[in-house]
Amino acid sequence: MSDIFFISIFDTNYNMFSKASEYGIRAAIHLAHLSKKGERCSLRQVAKAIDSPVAFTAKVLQLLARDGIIVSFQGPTGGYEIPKESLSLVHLSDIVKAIDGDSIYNGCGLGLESCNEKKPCPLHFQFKSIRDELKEMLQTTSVQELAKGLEYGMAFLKR
Amino acid sequence: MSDIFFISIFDTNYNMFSKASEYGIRAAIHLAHLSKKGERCSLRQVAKAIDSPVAFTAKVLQLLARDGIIVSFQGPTGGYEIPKESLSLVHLSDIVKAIDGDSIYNGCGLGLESCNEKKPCPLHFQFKSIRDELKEMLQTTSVQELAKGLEYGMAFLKR
DNA sequence: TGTAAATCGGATAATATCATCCAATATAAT
DNA sequence: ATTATATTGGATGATATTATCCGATTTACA
Repeated sequence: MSDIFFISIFDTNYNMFSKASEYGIRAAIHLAHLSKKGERCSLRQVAKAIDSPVAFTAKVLQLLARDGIIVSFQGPTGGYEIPKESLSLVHLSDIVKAIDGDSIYNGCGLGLESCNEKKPCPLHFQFKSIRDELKEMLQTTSVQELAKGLEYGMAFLKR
Repeated sequence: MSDIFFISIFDTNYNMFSKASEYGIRAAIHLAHLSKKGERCSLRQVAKAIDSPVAFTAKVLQLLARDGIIVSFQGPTGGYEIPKESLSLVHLSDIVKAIDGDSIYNGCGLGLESCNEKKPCPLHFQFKSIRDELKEMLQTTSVQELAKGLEYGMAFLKR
């Protein structure tokens, strides 16, 4: 019998990142894309560009602004930018950390609090390998680099 | 200023797996450990062994039983087992799939529905690399193998 | 100086996930 | 047959995450 007949109460969506982080990353890539051209972008424009809920995106952008990852301006002509000189310095790890904290660096795959190298859960080393690679990817991938994918229409940010 | 002064509304816990999957994996490892010795284990014993909420664990074990990953017995002397002959066949991917579905194989890292090889999001290929490794790890790691870690007290399942 | 356009920030609502409760069902043992 | 012990499954509650609303604040510009 096909799986679709089992409609489970647990049929969740698997997410590597939280929605907040997803929006944060997409927004930052869009801002990087525009900031390279010296353009500023308002909240509404960001939300439209990445197809995200406006008010929720505002919260996410606030967090990024507080952490100095992006810069916000109030008043008319206001909006968000990433300063050109910091464009190459903003990595995905900065964004995820600003939004979801750094539990990504600590957590046990099986949710065990006291799991560590000396007292590992059964999945510890297999999991560590994956997480280290994820961490490495986040720390070495800049939003500037990802924004390049937008330039020639090779990548997109909307559903 | 230190990060801890920013108490964000988004301060989430990063989880590679859902709680349901965490409990499912831990339970399956424990059952594998006992089943190897020919022992059956009741819901309460499982929950105690892996330090999980009893009723919630019941739901998770039901899902695993429905999918044929574990076998349940009702009545006195009832409980759960993994048949010895299937012990080496149960992989983490089976458990995660039974509980969280197979979105782990499809989802885009940035949450974009129409993201694929031909129309990739900016993070597509970096993300694919990580996910493929996670997938590979889940598909090749058996609960039997993980249960071995318990035998000499080298690993544990409680917090 | 007034006004309009923008972000900020607190409160609240909606949804998903995690967790519990309890009656129904199955079954081993007396 | 009866009883006690176990899983099953439906309903409900609690918490976390996602999303919205709206007044306050900032600021460019007429």
